Amino acid sequence: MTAPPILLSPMLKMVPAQPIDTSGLSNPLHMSDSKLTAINPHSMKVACSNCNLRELCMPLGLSEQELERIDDVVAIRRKVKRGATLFRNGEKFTSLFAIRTGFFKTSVVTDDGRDQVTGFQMAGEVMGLDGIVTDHHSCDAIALEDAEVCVMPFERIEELSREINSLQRHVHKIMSREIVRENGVILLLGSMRAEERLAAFLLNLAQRLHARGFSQSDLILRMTREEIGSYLGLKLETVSRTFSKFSEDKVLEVKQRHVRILNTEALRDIVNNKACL
Amino acid sequence: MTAPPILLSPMLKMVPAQPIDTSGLSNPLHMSDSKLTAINPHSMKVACSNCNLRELCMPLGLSEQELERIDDVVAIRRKVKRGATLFRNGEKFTSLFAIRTGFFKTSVVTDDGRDQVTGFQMAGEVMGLDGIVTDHHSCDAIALEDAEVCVMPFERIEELSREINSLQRHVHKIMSREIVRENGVILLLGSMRAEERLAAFLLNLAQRLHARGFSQSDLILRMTREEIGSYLGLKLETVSRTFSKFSEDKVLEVKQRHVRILNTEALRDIVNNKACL
DNA sequence: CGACACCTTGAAGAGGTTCAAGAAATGTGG
DNA sequence: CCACATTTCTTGAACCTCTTCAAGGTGTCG
Repeated sequence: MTAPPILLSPMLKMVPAQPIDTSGLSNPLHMSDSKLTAINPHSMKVACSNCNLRELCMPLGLSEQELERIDDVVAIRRKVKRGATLFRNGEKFTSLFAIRTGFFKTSVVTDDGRDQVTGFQMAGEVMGLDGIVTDHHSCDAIALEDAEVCVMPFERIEELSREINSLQRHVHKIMSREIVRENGVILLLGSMRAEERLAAFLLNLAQRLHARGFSQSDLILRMTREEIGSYLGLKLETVSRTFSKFSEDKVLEVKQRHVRILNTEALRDIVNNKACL
Repeated sequence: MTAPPILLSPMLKMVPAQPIDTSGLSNPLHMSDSKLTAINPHSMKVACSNCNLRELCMPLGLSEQELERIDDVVAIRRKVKRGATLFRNGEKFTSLFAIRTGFFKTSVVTDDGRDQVTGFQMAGEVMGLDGIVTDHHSCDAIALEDAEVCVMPFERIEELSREINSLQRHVHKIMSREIVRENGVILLLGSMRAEERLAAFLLNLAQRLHARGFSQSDLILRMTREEIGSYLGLKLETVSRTFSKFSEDKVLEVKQRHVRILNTEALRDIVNNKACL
């Protein structure tokens, strides 16, 4: 009763009070980097200082000097085609990745080959934290649509975060946030039934998309029913059936991957087991 | 097939190659702090440098100077009685806690009051990482037996880790390890059946206890069937029945909370779905 | 020794899975 | 640009695992 909602977008708690300019979040071309290299006008200098996603993946309240130094963290950007892997279980860990555009899933695999989606990541979110402990990644990250990520060599991050306190704190918060997010997933998998899981999943997704300037109620799913099922610990048929049920109950409108939330309150009640009051 | 075992004790990967002296791990009185305060001979100076658990919660290869400085991280120790909470959901976050003796569970709560055990922690493991992101804890930590923890104010940790690179790296690894651990729990909850879950749980527990100098096969469970069930996403009756089944199959010997593993290979096969070959 | 918490076991029931078939979208090559 | 192959999604029916409800047994602690 008194518990703050752990499950639903711990992300949002990090968003500053003042509104973020998320216009153009879906369009990488809105980038307005001012410094162009003399050599090749088409290869823009990668710079966090001008990135409209900075509020999502970098700390706030940096001085001009600090901002300039942080620009050096992001050495390069990398494009990842839909279906391609950003990193894979067992690969050497060197960098964290901040998503600029696109949508990813991360998944782990059992010894006997079953795999389990552990999360879906979108613009401004950071991937690769799993690799720090052993210097090797322990999960796969696969793009669900054409994507671009900022490659942030972890050694550089550690170096800089020794000198810029707010960056150090930020790195710690990003890791802690991931721990709290996973706590929420564990709660979902350990104690919720199918309808509750799907409702929680949709609310979480809608909230995160909304924070990025998209509609609160209209969402395009980037993943298959099977991937949703894997994430939620359900079979794809169960996911499909539950979508159909929500549709019958006028809670959602579902057309393949296009989902419109008709009744957010109802979804919340389902998650909180108040659906039948 | 090619995947390294994520689930089973990522902890162990951090343990150095040379054997750890874990004698007396279960007995806090084996502590041999040399510096006693003049004022009160009974209040020993808290010092990591003399702690036999140092290998578990502090980085290796520190110089004498660095070791001395790290002694200051642990300001105080705190005793927690069985059943008492170390911290609680919503409480202000100030410190991380390293377990010296005893056994804890951490759990999260849904809005409607269901709760979910997210982990069991033992000597040398660090708790409280969930609190960093919002400055408030998002789970409860409850002692399952009388315990003692080292209180490590997080601001001090951040300060020192700016200056001691290996400490910085260590903090990052501890957080990353927790992320990887939770990935394993998600895998377990999302894709395993009851027998697989319990088998994985027991193997993990045995491995961690073994790393601390206890028997590989003989374990005393510190938690109830209900707590195991919560952690594994099962009802206590299912846990009990599964114990009975393992017992019938001569895989375990179970007497209440005393469990003896008779056939480790069989447990592994159950986890890997090879039980019926 | 009695109260209480914890554990075991049985039987009935529900929720989710499995298997199967068909429909709808998507992508590909001619 | 259309036809065909492929992937993805939906729906039904039988089945199975785990849950629920219930009762009795075991252990522990004041």
